[in-house]
Amino acid sequence: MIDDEIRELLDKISVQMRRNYADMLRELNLHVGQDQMLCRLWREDGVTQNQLCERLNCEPPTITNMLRTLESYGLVYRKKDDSDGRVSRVYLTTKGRELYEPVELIWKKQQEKLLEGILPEERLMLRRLMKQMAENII
Amino acid sequence: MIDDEIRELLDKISVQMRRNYADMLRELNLHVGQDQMLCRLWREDGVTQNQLCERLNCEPPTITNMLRTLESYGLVYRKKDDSDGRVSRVYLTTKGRELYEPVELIWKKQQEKLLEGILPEERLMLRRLMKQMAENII
DNA sequence: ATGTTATTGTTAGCCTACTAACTATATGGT
DNA sequence: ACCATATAGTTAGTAGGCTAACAATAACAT
Repeated sequence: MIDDEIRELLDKISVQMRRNYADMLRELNLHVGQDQMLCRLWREDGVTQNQLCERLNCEPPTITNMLRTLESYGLVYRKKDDSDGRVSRVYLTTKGRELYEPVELIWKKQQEKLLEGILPEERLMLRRLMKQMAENII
Repeated sequence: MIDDEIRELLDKISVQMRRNYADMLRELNLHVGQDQMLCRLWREDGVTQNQLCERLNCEPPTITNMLRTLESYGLVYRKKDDSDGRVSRVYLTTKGRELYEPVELIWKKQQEKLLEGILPEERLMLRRLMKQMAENII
């Protein structure tokens, strides 16, 4: 069945993408997932952990643990909010900010590789169908 | 850029698919990834751990650990090969074999959800493009 | 026959990611 | 003012996935 194949291909691509990212990010001393976290922070700094949960679509303990690691790497720091003692806001250090370009290079490399031999009009179609799938599975 | 968007969508879909699988598999007391391992074994039993590495595209320690867990669940057992003392072969138990149908149901549900509103001819196109991407990133 | 090399799998340690149970702070009702 | 409830993060414990270092067996060369 075509549908089975599409799901299996998606699984396969996910696994392989993850492996490729892992290999490339290792040279920057990063793990897969951490790049996504940094990406959110490059877009917007000083955000709460709760907001990071929503935007990265993962659970609070994942955020806590990942931030502890990134903090120990010196890429990030946390500061208690002044008006609400429960929330802590997350900021990038200079070192964290400097990782933007090398990580973006990795993403660019991966997407070039991914889309090799796929024509511009096919890419448009692909984006449309993938947007649909992304909405479907939420 | 379209290319960025496609990569990002793929990342997003991967993460969400994983979450969905996790939620559904939990009801069978399985974790994401274990279903892939079982899938391989449903297709072919008595295979070596090395072969599982290749087919699941992951590293030996991952196999060792996952098999230990699945063994503790009583879904799988290992037996030393007669002719080669280094290799151990992996077999399904009855309990492990019985999980095939419920897991397949989960996959079917997920792929239906995934492809909702996508026309048959679009699915054909999608499969073709995804095959291409899968080959590209190996 | 013996020592070197290759292959198979394991162990230790790191990381993301999850649930369940918890702490600490805010808020809202009476 | 006080107590119940909601919200934000943390801790403990489980599991997949990885690398690096290791043990055990097999194969090969001399």
